[in-house]
Amino acid sequence: MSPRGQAARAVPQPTQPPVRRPTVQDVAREAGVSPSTVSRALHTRGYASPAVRARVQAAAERIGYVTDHNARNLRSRTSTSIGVLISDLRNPFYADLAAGIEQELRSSGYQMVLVNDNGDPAEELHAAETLLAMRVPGVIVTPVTAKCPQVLQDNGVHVVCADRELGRSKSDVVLSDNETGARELTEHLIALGHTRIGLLIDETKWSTGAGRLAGFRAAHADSRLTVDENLIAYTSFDADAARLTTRKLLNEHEVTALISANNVLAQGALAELKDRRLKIPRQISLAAYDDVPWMSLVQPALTTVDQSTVEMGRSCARLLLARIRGELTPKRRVVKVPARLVVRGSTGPAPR
Amino acid sequence: MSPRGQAARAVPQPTQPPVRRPTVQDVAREAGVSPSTVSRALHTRGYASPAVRARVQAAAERIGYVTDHNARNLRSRTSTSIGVLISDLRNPFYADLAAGIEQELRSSGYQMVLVNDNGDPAEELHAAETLLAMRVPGVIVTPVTAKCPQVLQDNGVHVVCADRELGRSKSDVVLSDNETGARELTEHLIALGHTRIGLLIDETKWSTGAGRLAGFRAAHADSRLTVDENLIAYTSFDADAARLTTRKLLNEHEVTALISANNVLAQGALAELKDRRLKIPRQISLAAYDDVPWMSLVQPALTTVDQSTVEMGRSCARLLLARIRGELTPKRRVVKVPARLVVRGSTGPAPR
DNA sequence: CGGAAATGTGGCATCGATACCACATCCGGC
DNA sequence: GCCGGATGTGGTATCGATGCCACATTTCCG
Repeated sequence: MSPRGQAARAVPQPTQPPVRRPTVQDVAREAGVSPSTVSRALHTRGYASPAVRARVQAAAERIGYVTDHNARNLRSRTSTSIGVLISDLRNPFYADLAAGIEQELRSSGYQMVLVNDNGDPAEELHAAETLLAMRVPGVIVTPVTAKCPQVLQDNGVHVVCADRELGRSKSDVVLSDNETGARELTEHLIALGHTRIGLLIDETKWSTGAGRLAGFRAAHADSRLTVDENLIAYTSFDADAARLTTRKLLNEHEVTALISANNVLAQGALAELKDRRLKIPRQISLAAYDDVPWMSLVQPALTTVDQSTVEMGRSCARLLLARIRGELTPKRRVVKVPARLVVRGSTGPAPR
Repeated sequence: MSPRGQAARAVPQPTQPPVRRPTVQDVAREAGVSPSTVSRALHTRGYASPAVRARVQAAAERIGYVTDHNARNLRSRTSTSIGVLISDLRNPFYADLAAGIEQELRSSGYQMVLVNDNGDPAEELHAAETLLAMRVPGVIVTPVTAKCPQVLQDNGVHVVCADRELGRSKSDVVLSDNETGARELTEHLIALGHTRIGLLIDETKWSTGAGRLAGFRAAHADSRLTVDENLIAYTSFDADAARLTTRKLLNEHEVTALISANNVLAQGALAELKDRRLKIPRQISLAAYDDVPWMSLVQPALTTVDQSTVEMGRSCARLLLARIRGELTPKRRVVKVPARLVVRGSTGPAPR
């Protein structure tokens, strides 16, 4: 057992049937050229006459040659595997993000090494070390700790932070336009006559929560409404906790609308409203940031802000690859993915 | 552009700051031993005195040494990366499966290379080739084509098929106990007095659909009911199609209960029932195979069969690792993961 | 107390592809 | 007709860790 419950570092096992695979040498012999030429003809950009190139490719095909990435990576000191570190694959947000990333990587010939860090700093750091060991040229991470991007960058690995930013980092980052999204959502409710709007939120230290809160405030300010701080209900990132927090909020304060800051909290909020047999939206309106599929299946369907999560994932991958290819100036990039208000049945005019 | 829309095969890019990382040599110098000893002390099972081992580990720690997996893999002719080929990460079933696999792999010190093949045979095959290039010791796949497991095995890669089986394969396989699960679900409805039960299903060629259909039939047989073949509605793997098929089924036949064979079809079925303003379960009961989160959020919550998808993923990984470690007899393993009936509000007594 | 066995460590070749340089060949120009 | 320069190909060292064997040292037993 390793210390602190860390994952064991696996030692490669001797495989039983060592199946001999053809090498560059074999292709060279088959095509009647040298190994160097084979390498150039198949992969390296550059010098190989079309004739030779075709002959080599045919030969490779014929004998079933498959490049050995390990050898290639070792010699060329890089790799086409990209690390992706996310918090929870079972949350549709992260699943969509990963799906977008994978799609873009795959279509560019890269592979995705996916690690679920469960939002645990130790796991995250451990994963970073593994990715260093793999000599990946880049990593996309929804960071838990600033140390993780830090360690990676210190070792020359390009990093793109996705969805959130911790303090001032030095890495590229792709974010949902949280402030605009939350502002539009809040404005939508205000336009419906709501003035006492509850906000269920789990954190405001990272750019994500902070942005959404800022948008919430900005919408109020625009309409010359003052935000009642008591209506901002802080909870933890957990549906059950969100439910209890919602209960407390409704018990103690009068609200005509409720916004939940993400899809997980929305589950808790909805559960509580249903439990109280509140008519949505007649008695109370409900809206959520981060549209996920179930939100359009419930009745009434939820008004949400769609983060275009898959597109966000694609952006992350595109940005990272551009960085790896050296196509970008050294300056750090901040990409904002627009968020889109989706009005459905769960929001309506304020009662009375 | 490459032919047939195939993904480009990326060529490693020259990274700009080549950051020199410490090697075994450096650790050896620091610890005052030979490189061989460092290797043994850090990784290889075996011979290194506790004193030396400690000294080497301290030295490695001090200078920030991280093993180069590429070098290690090349020399030892294997790797700790495992390929995972699934159809659609955005479907919670596959996401859960991947999450279970990743968890188990990570805790054993392996990495997951995840590829989304979109159920496309060409993508699947291309992915298999990439994994061969990476020299992965094993792959977990929800197969689209028998050729994919075939190619991998021919090249000495261990394969575990997850969730389904294509004809008679030679690989290990982990399945949900589809027949038992579907039978229990059907029995549940029959016990409630339903005799005209519709089944919405997309395929019966693979073990998955075939098993569920068999369970459906078995439950009828046990109760001496004959299955009305008209009530078995074949559709395609798509929510909208399922909705139309449901519409057609309800238009043409009298049913008092409806079972959908998976979570995607359930969306379509539910949408159609809601559209018709049918009271669930008073006028019609609805149940689904494959419990996913939204099914307990809708009202009434859906009665389902929970496949324990995460556990299924873990099983796949455990089985594959055992195979890789050579802990298993050559005989092919078939693991059935029990399915669990979850009764919720969407099923009730048959009307009249 | 001698020699055989056990124990632990170092040396060297090697995994497979590629970077880099040398050089053969062909070309045109003065 | 000779030489400088393209152009394309081959040769060789190398990436970094480990497998394997040799061998120094210690331990144990007759």
